[in-house]
Amino acid sequence: MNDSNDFNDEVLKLSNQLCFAAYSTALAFNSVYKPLLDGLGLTYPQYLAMLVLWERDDRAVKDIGQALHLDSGTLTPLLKRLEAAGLVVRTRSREDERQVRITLTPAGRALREKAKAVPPRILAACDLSAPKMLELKDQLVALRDQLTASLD
Amino acid sequence: MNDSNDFNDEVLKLSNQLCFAAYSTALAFNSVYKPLLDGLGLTYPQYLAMLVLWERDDRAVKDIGQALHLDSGTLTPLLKRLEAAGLVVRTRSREDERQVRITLTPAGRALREKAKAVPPRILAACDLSAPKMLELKDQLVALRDQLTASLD
DNA sequence: TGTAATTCAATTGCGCGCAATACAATTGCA
DNA sequence: TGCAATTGTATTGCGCGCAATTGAATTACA
Repeated sequence: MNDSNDFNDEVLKLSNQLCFAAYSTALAFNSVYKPLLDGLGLTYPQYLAMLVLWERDDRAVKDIGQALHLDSGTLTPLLKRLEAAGLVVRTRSREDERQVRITLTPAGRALREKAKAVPPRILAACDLSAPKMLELKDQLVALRDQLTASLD
Repeated sequence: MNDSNDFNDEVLKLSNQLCFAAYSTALAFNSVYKPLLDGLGLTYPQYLAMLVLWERDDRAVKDIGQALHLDSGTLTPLLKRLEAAGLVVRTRSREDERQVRITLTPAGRALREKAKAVPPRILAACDLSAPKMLELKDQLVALRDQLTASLD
């Protein structure tokens, strides 16, 4: 009886510990990215937005939001800052005036080259083999999607 | 040559993907915790602080910060909010007047019972076996510590 | 002992994240 | 066609996270 209660307690604690592990790992990643991204004049969420736009630009805010799991409350000011920095242009779509389409400026496109210095540094900081990284990434994505699905 | 370049590119992308996976999983966890913690009147970081204090209170701000990987810039206002909510008391230490010691109020201690409803819900939302959770947690903690160590 | 260095907490400023709300454009449907 | 429902973006407000700075208390050590 004591044994099974202890076991139960441990499992319950584990859920708190797993969440804290994800939380603190995300913060640690941010600490590693920060000095690298400072050189690009970007924050980490801004870097994520640029990664998405480098793949394909002329996207609606909503589209970027779906890629990054962020809403307009976060993205609108972020994209305005990228625009103020001269990296993107925000234009009301002619076909659907509700949409604002985001396109890269030449400076925004040019930043991609400078940004190539970032991933090797992150890779080194992780000190993980490629298979281990892939496995961990896949497990996290599966957990994230399961958590999101659990919200109904 | 193309093969090895492609492979290299994939590995470099992987570091971005692993970080994004950690980032988005942490946000997803927060979304799951939020409705549960609303019932306690706590945010997730406040819940973390209470977890630490329920284990042992009469702690310095610095001590809590080390447990949560947070600094005084984050904790001072957070702890003031917990104090305003009547859950903790902040007192300048008599032995070392630089320190502010945090103790639980009866209401803060009492909240622990209500908080017991949280972990089972998180456990259910994760939909993972205990061994899988433990493995993932350990991998994340190892990665987090490696990332922190890489900052020199 | 006296002074410099260190430690601890608080404060300021900025950029997220997100809920709630607002508003205009578009869509759906009676 | 007309009107309600939906969609896309923006805005406001709040609580982090963290860098940078301040100021007071303590420690180290010359």
